[in-house]
Amino acid sequence: MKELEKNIQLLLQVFPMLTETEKELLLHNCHVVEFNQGETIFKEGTITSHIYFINHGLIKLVREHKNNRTIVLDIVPDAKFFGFVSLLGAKQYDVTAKAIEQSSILTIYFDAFKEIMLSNPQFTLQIMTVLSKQNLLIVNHLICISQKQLPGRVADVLLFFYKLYETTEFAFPIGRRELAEFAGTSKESFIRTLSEFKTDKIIDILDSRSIQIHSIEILEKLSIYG
Amino acid sequence: MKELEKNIQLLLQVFPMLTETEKELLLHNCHVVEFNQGETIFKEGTITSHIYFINHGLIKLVREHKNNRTIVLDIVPDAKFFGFVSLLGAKQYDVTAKAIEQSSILTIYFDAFKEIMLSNPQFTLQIMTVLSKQNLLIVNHLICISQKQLPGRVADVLLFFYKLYETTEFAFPIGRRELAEFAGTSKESFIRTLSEFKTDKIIDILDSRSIQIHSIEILEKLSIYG
DNA sequence: TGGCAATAGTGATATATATCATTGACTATG
DNA sequence: CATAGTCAATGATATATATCACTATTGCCA
Repeated sequence: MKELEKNIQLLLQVFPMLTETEKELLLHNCHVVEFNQGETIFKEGTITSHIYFINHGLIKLVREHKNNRTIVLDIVPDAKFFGFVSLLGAKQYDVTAKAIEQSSILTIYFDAFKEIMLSNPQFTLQIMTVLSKQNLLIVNHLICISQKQLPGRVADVLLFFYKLYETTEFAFPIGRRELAEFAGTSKESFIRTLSEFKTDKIIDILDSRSIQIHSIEILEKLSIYG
Repeated sequence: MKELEKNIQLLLQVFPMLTETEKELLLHNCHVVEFNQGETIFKEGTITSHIYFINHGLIKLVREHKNNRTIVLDIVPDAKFFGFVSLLGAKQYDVTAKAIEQSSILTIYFDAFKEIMLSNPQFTLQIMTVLSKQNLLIVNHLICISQKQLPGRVADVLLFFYKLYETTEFAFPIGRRELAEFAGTSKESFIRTLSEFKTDKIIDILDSRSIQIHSIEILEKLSIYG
């Protein structure tokens, strides 16, 4: 239990308005689960029961389609929630969640969560805010995919990781195929656009995993007008 | 005030759990506004202040892009809310809302709404549910646009109106350009696909506004495998 | 009623992106 | 160490859809 208490610290920091009783309730309805790289956390269509909080790691939310096209909706880092995209709106998860890196995930019974929501309006309001922000990100990302051309979409993917890592030189946590799925395109097209960016001196490809961004400004212009 | 009270009836039916005091509060923070066909209700980028409830009419939520592509995210009928897509997650509306038909809209100060949310958890939970469902619809629609080919997307648009009007013979409330924006394509491509559906006897085009669907099953197959 | 503006429809062409095929580089494993 | 297997990269080609140009139709208002 001591170990769990340590693991729940990050979660409690996010919700300073919880009473001691509510904290206890959370504590008793949490489990820490380790997921290896690539492992599925939950699958689309499964009955919803938990919400998830990332203690440490990186996960992706994906949607697969019959014509075996996969689209990466969002990539979620440390100290963020996932899994209630649809928790109140549907009985089943509407997306699949997979660990990108080895991840330590706090799983919380939704019933306990709901109990706190019924007793603590401030908590609920914050949850609603978190939920809205996340949805906004996903909607914006999807709109990006459906109305921008490739250079704009690839620029958006690069800017996403720039903001995530807060540095212009970083290593992608995922391969080209998944990057392409995040940009809503094919592996080859993504690679080609990335190569063009290199030719145009917007970025440098250090090795297949790492890149250095030379001009955030150009990427942002591409993102806006692409 | 009698008139307003009449107009608010529909809203109160949606929330049976409100106390008399809360009903009063809502009543004092509502206004009924009439919008003509095509009129803008709020624009993307405007500071948020109200949420909206449709007493009567039909509205659309759109997102415009610099490269003058417009995408219709959702079409919302009677007795539904709109405007809190981003209300808690952002300071500004992230979409533009326009009336498709002459519409009678109840505008509610968000502050009053929030006050009730803080005092009535059941109300909040219902709001969250409504919000989640709406977001799910929009996300699904956008995923549809970004991973299906045209026939599947056009089929989805037709199925949308089939479900809205609950009949296989109906008149579109919007023209071809807007239908295309709803399917995430160009006017010409939409028209062409619609013509193909006619050739394939899946639908009949009665006049430019009205169609009759002959096979919902085929449309659903197109939607799934398109 | 006539004429103008908006909308629907269709063909020809352009273009962005997907798909297929191949090669080269790196990685893991017996 | 060799070999198979995965992943990145690039060229050639195919294809879906956008765009352009034009005509037909409808509706609207003076």
